Amino acid sequence: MTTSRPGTGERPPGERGDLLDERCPTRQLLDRIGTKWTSMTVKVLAEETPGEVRFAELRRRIPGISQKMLSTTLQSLVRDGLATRRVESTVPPAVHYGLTELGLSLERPLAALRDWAETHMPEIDRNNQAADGSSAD
Amino acid sequence: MTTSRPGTGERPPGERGDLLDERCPTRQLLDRIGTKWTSMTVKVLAEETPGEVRFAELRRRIPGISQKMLSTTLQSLVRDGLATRRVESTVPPAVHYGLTELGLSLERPLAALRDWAETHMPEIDRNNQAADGSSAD
DNA sequence: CCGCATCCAGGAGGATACTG
DNA sequence: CAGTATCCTCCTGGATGCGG
Repeated sequence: MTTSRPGTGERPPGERGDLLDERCPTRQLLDRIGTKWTSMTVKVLAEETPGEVRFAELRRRIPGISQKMLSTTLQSLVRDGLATRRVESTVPPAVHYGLTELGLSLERPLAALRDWAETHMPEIDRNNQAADGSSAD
Repeated sequence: MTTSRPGTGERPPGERGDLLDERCPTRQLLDRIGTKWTSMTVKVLAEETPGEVRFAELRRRIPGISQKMLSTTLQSLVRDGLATRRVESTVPPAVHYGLTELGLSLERPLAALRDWAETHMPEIDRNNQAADGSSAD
């Protein structure tokens, strides 16, 4: 595979007769940021913007990510034009990643979502526990 | 299965040695709104708020969704406290769904994301096509 | 009308090992 | 150090059919 990205279905144009909004931009965006590591990667890159972060440094700052997923995620971001990739062709190669303007602009609504999450997820957790307890007990 | 929700992994506590922050609120939120139908369902419900929408009506307004997924998605929303469920115990039962305050509050950052998507997804699409064309040709 | 149960395919993503 | 390839597992979610 040469052009596959993690969360994207590569939908061929005109396969359906009606437009189902699977093409709707929001769905496409969620297919991207909904993948497990994308939003966190964007966040870490955003923290260093306008600076850059090396591959290994990213790995360190995203606990639990594998090289494969970090690599795949970064490829998606670069391909989407959300991140930049700069290779230093030294003997042990050093690759630096950064956010583009586009990527940085995505960080804003993403931060709003994060903010909502931090404010309200505890309540959602409590709601779930309440739902658990009321049928069981 | 009794308590499964679409996008949630229901991670048993202590199955891993050291949990990474899969527990971080943003991840949990994205696990929810990242599921295929959640955001659209919230959107449709939000459009009718403070009114309610019946099950069949929701199905009609979310093209392509199956009853199973609509049912599952709604259960998640209700369980999370984002939506309400009201049953009219008539002979053919009628079930009405609505958004809670919490659900409505989520709609705002979600709308911001939608706005970003509609503005910038075309650019992302172009970036992808450019990436396709440059290695081929 | 509403929803659940079952079956099933496809894809995300983790572990590991190997290249430049 | 940075990345690729392979294998494998689990989960999402689509199709269908039954039950209240």
